[in-house]
Amino acid sequence: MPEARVPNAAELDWLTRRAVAEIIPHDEFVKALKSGKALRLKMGFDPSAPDLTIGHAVGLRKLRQLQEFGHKVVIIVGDWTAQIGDPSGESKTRPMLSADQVNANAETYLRQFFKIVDREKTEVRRQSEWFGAFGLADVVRLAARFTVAQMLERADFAERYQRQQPIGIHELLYPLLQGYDSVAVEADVEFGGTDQKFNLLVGRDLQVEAGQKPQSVFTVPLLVGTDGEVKMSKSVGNYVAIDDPPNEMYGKLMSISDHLIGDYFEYLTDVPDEDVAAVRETVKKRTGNPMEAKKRLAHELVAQFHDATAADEAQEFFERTFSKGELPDDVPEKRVSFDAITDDGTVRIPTLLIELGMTESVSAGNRLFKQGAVEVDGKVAEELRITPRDGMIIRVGKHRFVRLLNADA
RNA sequence: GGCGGGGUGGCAGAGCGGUCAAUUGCACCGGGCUGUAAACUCGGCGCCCUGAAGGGCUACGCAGGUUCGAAUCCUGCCCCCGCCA
Repeated sequence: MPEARVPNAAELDWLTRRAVAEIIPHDEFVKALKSGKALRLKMGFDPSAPDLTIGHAVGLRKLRQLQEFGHKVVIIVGDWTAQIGDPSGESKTRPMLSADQVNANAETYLRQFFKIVDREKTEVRRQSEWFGAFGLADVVRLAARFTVAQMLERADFAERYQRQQPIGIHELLYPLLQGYDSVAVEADVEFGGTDQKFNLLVGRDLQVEAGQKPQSVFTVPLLVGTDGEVKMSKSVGNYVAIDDPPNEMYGKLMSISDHLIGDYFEYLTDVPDEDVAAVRETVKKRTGNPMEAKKRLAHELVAQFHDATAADEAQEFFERTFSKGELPDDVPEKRVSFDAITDDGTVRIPTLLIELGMTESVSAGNRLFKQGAVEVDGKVAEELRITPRDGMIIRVGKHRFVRLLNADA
C-alpha cells in the first residue's frame, strides 16, 4: 500500500482548517490522514469552460498541500457529460461539445491545473472510460437508488421547485453521474466548492451501494469576485484568471473591494494566521491604509502564479503608472505605416487609435477625443488631426499607452 | 388538448402609430475626487460622414402587409413561460 507522511498537530490543523469550509465526516478524514495511507483525492471538472480563476485555486492549493504529504490527486475530465450538453437549453454552462473541443478544452484546463497541482502525483481519468459502456439499464438502475425527495434536498433544486421554475429530468441525473465517478475511481476524498456539497455527498451513497468505503467530502469556501459582491466567475467577469499576465493580475488585485482582502489572504496565501488576522484588523479599524495590505496581497499572488521577479516588476509597473501617473519603462510599441494612414502629413486621431488597436470604432475614438482622454506626448490632444512622429507616445485613458513607430522608415 | 402571458440595445426592464437610436437601473468607457477600494460627482455608451451644427445607414424574434409614417396596428411563422387537463 502506498504510504503518505502523517502530519504533525500544527500541519493537521493547517490542512483541515485554513481555507476549508467543511469536511464530512471530519473525524474520518483526520483518521485517514493519520493512518499513513496514501489517499485518492478526487476532483472533477467540466471541460466546457476551460479558464481557471484564482477562485479555483483555493481548492487546488489544498490538493497541492495534501500531495506534499504523499497523497494522490485523481482529476476527472467530464468529457462524457460535456458531449451530451444540456438539451433543454436551460443552462448555458453545459453547451454540447464535440470530442475535439472537449480534448482541446481539457488540455487547456489541465495546463492551468498543473500550475498548482503536482503532475507527478496526479492521475488523469476520463468519464467516458466508464460511461462509454453504460446502457439505459445502467442509468435506470443508478437512478433507482435515489428518490425525488432526496434530490429536492439540494438547495438550488428546492429553490427552483418552490418558485415553480423548470427542472429538467436530466439535471437530476447529473449529480448521480458525478457520484458514480467516485465509485469508478474509488475515491477516498472528493473536493469541491461549497456549492458542490450535495453532489459530493451523492458519491458517498453510491460507494456504499457498490461495497466501497464512502469518500470524505471536502469543501472549500467560494471566493467572492473582484467586485466584492458575488462569487467569482468568468461569466460575471469579476475574476482574476490564473493565466493573467503579471501586470494585469497585480492591477486586478489592487482593485478588489477592501473587505475581501482578509479572505484573499486566508484562502490564497500561506501568510501565517496571525498576519491575516492583523490585516483584517487593520482594514476593519482603518488603522492603516488598506492599499498597503493589497500591495502585499497582489505581490504574494503574482509571485505564486508567476514568480518573485515578475511580482517585483508588476509592483514597480503599478506604482509608476498608477500611483505616480508616469509612463512605464517598457511602453508597448506599435509599428504603423505613416504613408498609409496620413493625409497630407496628418492623421485623424480616431483613425490612428483604430490602427493602434486602442479602440474599436471611429465613433468610439471620437468620443474619447472629445472627452479629453487622448494624450499625445504627455499633452491632452486639442486638435483632431495630428502629425505623427516616430517614437510618439499615444495614451488613452489612464493606463493604455503605445509608442508609435513608423513602419516606412 | 384548452386558456392566458411574453419575445426590445451586454443584462434587467419601459415604450404601445410620429417628438424613438429608443425612458430608467446595472454593467461598461472617459473626466473629477482617491488608495486603479468603496462612496460620490460630471459626461458618454449602434455604425458612418467633417470633433459641433447637420446628415446618412442599420436596429426593437422572423417574414409579409396597412399607413405619408410602425418597436408600436394586421396576417402568417418560429421560440419561451404560466395555469388547467
